[in-house]
Amino acid sequence: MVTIHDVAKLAGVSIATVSHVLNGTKKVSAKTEEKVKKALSDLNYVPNIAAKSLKSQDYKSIGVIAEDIKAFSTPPIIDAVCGYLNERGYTITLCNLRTYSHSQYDTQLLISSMKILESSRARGAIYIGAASPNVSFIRSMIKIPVLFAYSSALESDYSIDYDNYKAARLAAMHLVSQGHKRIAIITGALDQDFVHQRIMGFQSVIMEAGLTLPPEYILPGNWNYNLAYQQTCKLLDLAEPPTAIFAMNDSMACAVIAACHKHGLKVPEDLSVIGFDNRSCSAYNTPAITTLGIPLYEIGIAAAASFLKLLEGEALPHKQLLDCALIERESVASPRQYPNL
Amino acid sequence: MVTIHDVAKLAGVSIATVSHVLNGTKKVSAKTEEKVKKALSDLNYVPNIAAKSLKSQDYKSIGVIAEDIKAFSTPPIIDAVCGYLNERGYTITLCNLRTYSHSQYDTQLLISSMKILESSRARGAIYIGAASPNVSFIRSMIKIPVLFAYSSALESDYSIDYDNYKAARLAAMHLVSQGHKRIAIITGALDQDFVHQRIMGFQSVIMEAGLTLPPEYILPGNWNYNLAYQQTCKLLDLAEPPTAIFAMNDSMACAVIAACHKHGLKVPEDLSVIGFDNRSCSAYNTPAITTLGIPLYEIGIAAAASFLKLLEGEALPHKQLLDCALIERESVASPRQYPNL
DNA sequence: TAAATAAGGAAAAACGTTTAACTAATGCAT
DNA sequence: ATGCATTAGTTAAACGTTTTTCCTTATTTA
Repeated sequence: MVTIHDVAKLAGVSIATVSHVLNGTKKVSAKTEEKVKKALSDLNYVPNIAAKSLKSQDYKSIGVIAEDIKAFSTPPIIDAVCGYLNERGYTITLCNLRTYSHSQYDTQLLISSMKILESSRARGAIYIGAASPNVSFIRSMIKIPVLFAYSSALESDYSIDYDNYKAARLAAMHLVSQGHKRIAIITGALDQDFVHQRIMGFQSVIMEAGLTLPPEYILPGNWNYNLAYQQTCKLLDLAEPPTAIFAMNDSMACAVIAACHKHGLKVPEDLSVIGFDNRSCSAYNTPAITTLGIPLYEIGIAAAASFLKLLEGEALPHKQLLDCALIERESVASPRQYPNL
Repeated sequence: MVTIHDVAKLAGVSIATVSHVLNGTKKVSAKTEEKVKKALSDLNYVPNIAAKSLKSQDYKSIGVIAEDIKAFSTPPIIDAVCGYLNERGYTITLCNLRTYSHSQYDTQLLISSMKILESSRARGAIYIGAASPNVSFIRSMIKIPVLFAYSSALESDYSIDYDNYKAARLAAMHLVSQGHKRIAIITGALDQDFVHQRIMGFQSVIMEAGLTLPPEYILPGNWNYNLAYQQTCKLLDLAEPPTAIFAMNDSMACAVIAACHKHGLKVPEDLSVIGFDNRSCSAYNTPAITTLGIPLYEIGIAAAASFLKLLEGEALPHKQLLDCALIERESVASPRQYPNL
């Protein structure tokens, strides 16, 4: 590897001078600068970041801890974070936790990720994932400055999340504006805080519209297709079935539609369905599913930008909430005038 | 930050001794080791990887260049690579190219990624992405040892890919084994080599079965839903429409099914559809789509393992091909006895 | 013209490790 | 007792930078 010494020798100057033209830390004459630059490019010099960091004690590295890189939501956030930070001279070190179950955390993996990040002297870490049931545990394991993206952390931490309450209101408003009066929900896993926020947001609109959300219209789901399918069947067998269903993610929305299909009901003519997440399956389903889009890229950018500010010591709101957007497709329509029971 | 000096002072030994107990590079007495270990944990010492790398000239860092981290195929590969390499003490530095169009490469981004990787003295890079039209260009830009995952590189490079030819054969065999005789293909973008391999593989089975694949049954697609929808309509309007369609990815398979639906055809009763990729949309569609699963995780593991061998100087086959698996769901059935024209 | 100032460049120390070379102490055979 | 291995530990140099301090030469000013 060619070092600053090689460059200095070829240019006939001292290494200090080379460093100065490299970093612009001191004025050098045009003539010398010329010589040095030529040597630099002739030798194809690449600075050694290890030596640089070691000396300057400024480790321009930031850790990204992905709770599960395979989750639909993680890649767009990483994309944004990576782009933003790379552009600003930071190197990003990736750790993936591969946490499949939300209740059981792989402690060992989190610890070893921390070790990696600490020893590479990462300035801090951006944690990407829902994290809900484990936030305080995770927090206690991470010893460097951390910012949570895509989850709402504790009061004392920094987090960038989307507004679940408002998003659910958007879903509800869309449905009631179409004239629906009997609307059911299939929820996500109830051990996650934001699921309750979604329920509350939804309910607030229902109440404002003078309608009610009876308990038998709120069916617990676990984010997965199969349970959602079963719950939909229950709903459809009710004496007074709903005319619209809000599924808290798109896979479950697909299941709702499949179940309707099975029951001989057409979507959206006989029943309206609205999903959440704007995953690809919602776009490609027949009918295409109306859903809520989470601003993932924006969350990533906000996380990266905020994190840099945090490192600069700038004051920052502890919690930032971004808005979701309703994505209208084909699975919502007005209810039939005289609903077939 | 606590350094090896602090530890040495607290333990009352020299820094060399601390280093030796840290790395097991020399025998130290049980008593001394005890003292040092106590100091280590009392002070919560974390080695400075920059200093370590600088001195030992062994930079245990490997770059991962993701062509597009948002592609469905990238995250599982990163997951595998990251896990395998982290376990073995390597730090992974991530760069994302965010290449949306396959024809136009963002040169600047690739260059700056290389800079990052070079200056962090990454031992090499694993490139994740299809890369097809740009392989040789990319190759010329990357100056460190590189291994291509999820694409077939040039002869002189190392690559881990899946066997497109065999995968397409699997699809074709499944269809002919169900009794289909008129089978059409909607292809991916034709500027990508592997698309042609898929066509050839498919054709080989058709021929072996004594059937033919007329040109009007091979419709060019571009991986996207809309064009696939249009092409399906063309196919369905043919005097002698196919009884089965092979779409080269799952989004297009969804489009095929939507188009059938529009034409009043039921899948799989009236027409069978087989996809490719095993994306989530194939599982959640109604009917669930039979498709080919790419061994993404395995590609990642193979890539990481091979890369480490490469660095060790071990001999390696230049091209490794992994097998896809047929995932049977609901979109394929035997053709009607007397096909309705 | 001499002195003061400015400008450009060099020398050297430091960052936190690893590791080769060295030293001191112990045990063993002669 | 003497010398020689062996063992346990220390010293110090080196890795490739940045940065402070210092030196030399040129330029300005009185």
